[in-house]
Amino acid sequence: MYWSKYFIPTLKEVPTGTEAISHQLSLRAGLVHMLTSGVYSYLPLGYKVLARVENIIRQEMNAIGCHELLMPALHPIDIWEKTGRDVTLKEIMITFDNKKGQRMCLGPTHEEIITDLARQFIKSYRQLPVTLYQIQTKFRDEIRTRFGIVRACEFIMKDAYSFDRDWEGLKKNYDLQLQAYNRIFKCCGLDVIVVSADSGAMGGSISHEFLVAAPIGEDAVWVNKDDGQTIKDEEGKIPQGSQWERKVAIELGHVFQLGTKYSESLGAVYLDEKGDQRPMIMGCYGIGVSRLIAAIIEVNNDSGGIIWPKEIAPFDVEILAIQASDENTMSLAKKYYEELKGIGMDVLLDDRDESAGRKFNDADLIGIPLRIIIGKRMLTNNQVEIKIRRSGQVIVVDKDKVKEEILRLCPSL
RNA sequence: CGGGAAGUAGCGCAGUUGGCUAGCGCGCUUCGUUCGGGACGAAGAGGUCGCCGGUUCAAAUCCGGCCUUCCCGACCA
Repeated sequence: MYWSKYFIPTLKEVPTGTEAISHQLSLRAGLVHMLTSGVYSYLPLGYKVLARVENIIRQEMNAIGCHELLMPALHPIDIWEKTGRDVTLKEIMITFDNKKGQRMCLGPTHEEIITDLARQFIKSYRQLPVTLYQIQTKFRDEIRTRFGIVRACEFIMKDAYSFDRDWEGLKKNYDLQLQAYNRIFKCCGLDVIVVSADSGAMGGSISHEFLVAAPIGEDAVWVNKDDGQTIKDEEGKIPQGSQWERKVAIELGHVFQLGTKYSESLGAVYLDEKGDQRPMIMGCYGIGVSRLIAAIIEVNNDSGGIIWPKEIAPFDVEILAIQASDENTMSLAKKYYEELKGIGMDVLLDDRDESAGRKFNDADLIGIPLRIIIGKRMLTNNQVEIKIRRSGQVIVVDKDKVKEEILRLCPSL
């Protein structure tokens, strides 16, 4: 992609009324734009990041045998009445009447909808177990939004739902999800803290939260420095001993063993070998995908801007042509661009006719892991520079050795 | 939903004891000079001063109501 033909509206100054680093940087780097409180557009660069995060999640979900589907955001309220959650989730549910006078809501989550699907299509133990998931937009009328996309009214979530014939099956699926979650967050460059938690409005018995330590977090967890044991920080549960450290953290994922709460109230039953009718044993597994992006930025930045982990970065390499008007510079830049694209890399070429300082600062801000800098000064010695965004390390290379050097550096990022 | 702060050009801000045609920086347009860390000169475009009402000869400025946004608490991915 040529920067001059792309759409990256970077901001030089910190937008008014922003506190969190991730909020400031996501706006300044041209990733997102606020329409109203808690409602954001994903601009091309942010949308690319979103797609990459989604694909990591997809790969891991598919790898453990889950099947992707897409459920509607628009729900008739009567399905919610069957579980009573039209009342318990009333505060956050966006409801309205359609023109037929039917009471509707925008889905804040999807247990009811998926359970209704299972009820209609899963009739036999032979069809179990099965896990379905989607990456989809949720609507929650948050009274208090926070820090841009950290807590929004419209946000993107991955939600998976497992159906088993018994609790043993559920525990297996639950463990698979726990393992997949650990891989997903690791791939996103995050050190997550896993802690067992209350299941709240979701219902069920066992549940675990996945959190990442960050000062803007809305949760807190006690971590035992000796054995890694964790305890959710809630009133009355203060562990004794100096080995316990309290960490403020952002909740990124939450998994639940639901049991039969939804299958019973919605009649999702199957027939076992004996012909007996039994409720399906369910689990649900959520990741706040848009929040995950904010968390990644929150823990991967410096004074210059974002430092993307390579798996998440909107581009693999940025080529910074200092003098876009100089023919030697640009022909070399285009050569690298084609070469790197040829080996499957996603490349951004800053070919704008802007001052060097501005291009350097924009490059730091949007945080592409590797940068090739082509300028007249180095070119007189037939050299160009490669800069690693995270470490700031600059490597001077012969202009004919750029591809090799990029390939050498990639695995170490 | 309680407590606090703020709304003036796309962005960041000044102006507010009521008084000329509402200003500055950045960005944007045109021309020229520049070109290794947000360059320089010249000429331009861009505004319901959040909204409604009140006071006044006169309101961005004073008064009342409302709206919006942000931050802190209770709740969530």
